[in-house]
Amino acid sequence: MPTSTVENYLKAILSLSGDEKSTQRVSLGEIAERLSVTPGTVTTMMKHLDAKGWVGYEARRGVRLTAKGRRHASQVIRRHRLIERFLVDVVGLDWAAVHEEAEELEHAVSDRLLDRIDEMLGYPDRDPHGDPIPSADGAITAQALTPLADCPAGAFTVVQVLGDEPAFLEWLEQQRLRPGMSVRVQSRDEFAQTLTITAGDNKTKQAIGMSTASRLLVTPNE
Amino acid sequence: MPTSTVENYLKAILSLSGDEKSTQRVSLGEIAERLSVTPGTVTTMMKHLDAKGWVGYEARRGVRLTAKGRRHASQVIRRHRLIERFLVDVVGLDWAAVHEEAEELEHAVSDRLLDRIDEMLGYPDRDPHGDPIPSADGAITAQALTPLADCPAGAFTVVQVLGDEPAFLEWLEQQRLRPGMSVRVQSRDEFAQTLTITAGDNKTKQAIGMSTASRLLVTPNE
DNA sequence: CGAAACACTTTGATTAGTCAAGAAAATGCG
DNA sequence: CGCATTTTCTTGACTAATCAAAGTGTTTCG
Repeated sequence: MPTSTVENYLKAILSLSGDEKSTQRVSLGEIAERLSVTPGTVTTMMKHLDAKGWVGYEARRGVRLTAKGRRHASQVIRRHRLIERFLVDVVGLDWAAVHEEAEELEHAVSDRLLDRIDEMLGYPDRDPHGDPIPSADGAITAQALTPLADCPAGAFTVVQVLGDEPAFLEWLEQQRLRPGMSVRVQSRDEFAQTLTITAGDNKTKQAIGMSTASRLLVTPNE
Repeated sequence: MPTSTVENYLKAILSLSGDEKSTQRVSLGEIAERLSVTPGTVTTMMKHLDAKGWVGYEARRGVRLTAKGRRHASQVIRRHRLIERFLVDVVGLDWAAVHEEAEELEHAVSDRLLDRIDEMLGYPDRDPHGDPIPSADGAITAQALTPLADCPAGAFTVVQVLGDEPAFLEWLEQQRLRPGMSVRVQSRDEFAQTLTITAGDNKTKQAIGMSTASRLLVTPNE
């Protein structure tokens, strides 16, 4: 049984190696940055994870998850996302505040409880931010989405939001850009690097910057 | 912020010092026994808790909780019991299995989430085993209950059950002796040390031993 | 090429929690 | 009362996780 510290390292490595597919090497510096620990701490931990068979580590060349490590990391992410979904749908907490809570709970919930939660929720496939929930065996099946920033004029539905800073999420909520809401691209201005949109049932147009628009992943309506 | 290990020590000390009232001294041996650690470990920890102001420790004379320690221990018990109530009432887990789960979760749930849970449940004052839930300020208000073993013939309602071994709880469930169910004492046999009762809506009489009957706390009906 | 900059590793130390085993009180039995 | 048993305490050692600071290998670029 890995400790919750180890689980956090695995999770960080998975998300830094491009989430799904690739057995991409991850540099220790990135891990240190992500977890706010010193590089030396990461070196020590990577040797340990290597010895335990969670990752493959080559000095000064980074780490990559082993199959075992990847599987376990996916489980942790599954827990995290199901818990977020539960806290929003069942408990009624604010979706912007739920990330931190799940960060703790993901290490404390038993498999029995997790299965029950999954069942109560009707086996959802995305969390409240639209991130896909890995299946029990660790596989992630997610349809391809387009950043709003790359979309032509037309009607779309927000599926996923990148980032979990509460303030940003609150703002999205206010703008009616939560996952599940629809958004219409009125026009694009390549020079100003903005999009003009109407969101949800709003009539009033608003401009959003390309960098923000690239954090909203959508599918075309119909 | 105490660690979860410290919280477990505080909880153990509170429950060993006679739960409410008394500033009774607790011997380190009892604590070691309760937590399945060696006496030496407890000694070390008690010095630490004393230094932090959670308990008063006198060598070879045991410890007693300070006001601060007692308050904090009550909070932890509050968490534990509210979580149990939540897991049974909202999530639908089996009341016999819920203790262990809560044992982990009590250290991971934020105050915000706990308040929300309390609200969802309608501010309950007992957990699924009938143990009183301390209020947010740590006070425990519980009416006096009588062990079934001390009751004359008549009708009663089970309020609280002493013990948390799943097998015992399953058995109670089966016998319809869960908290909230009513039970009728038909007769007592002092020599055999048994009671003859009918439980819940059952018609058939059954005998239970005094020692078991003393683990069922009841109030008279009406 | 070689020196500086950067990224990573090593070393030595710290804190929290724990155990095993031996020492010292306290208790209890004859 | 006095020795044996039990209980409690002390000591030394270990694991997990971490940091600071010094050291080493790589890359880059003037």
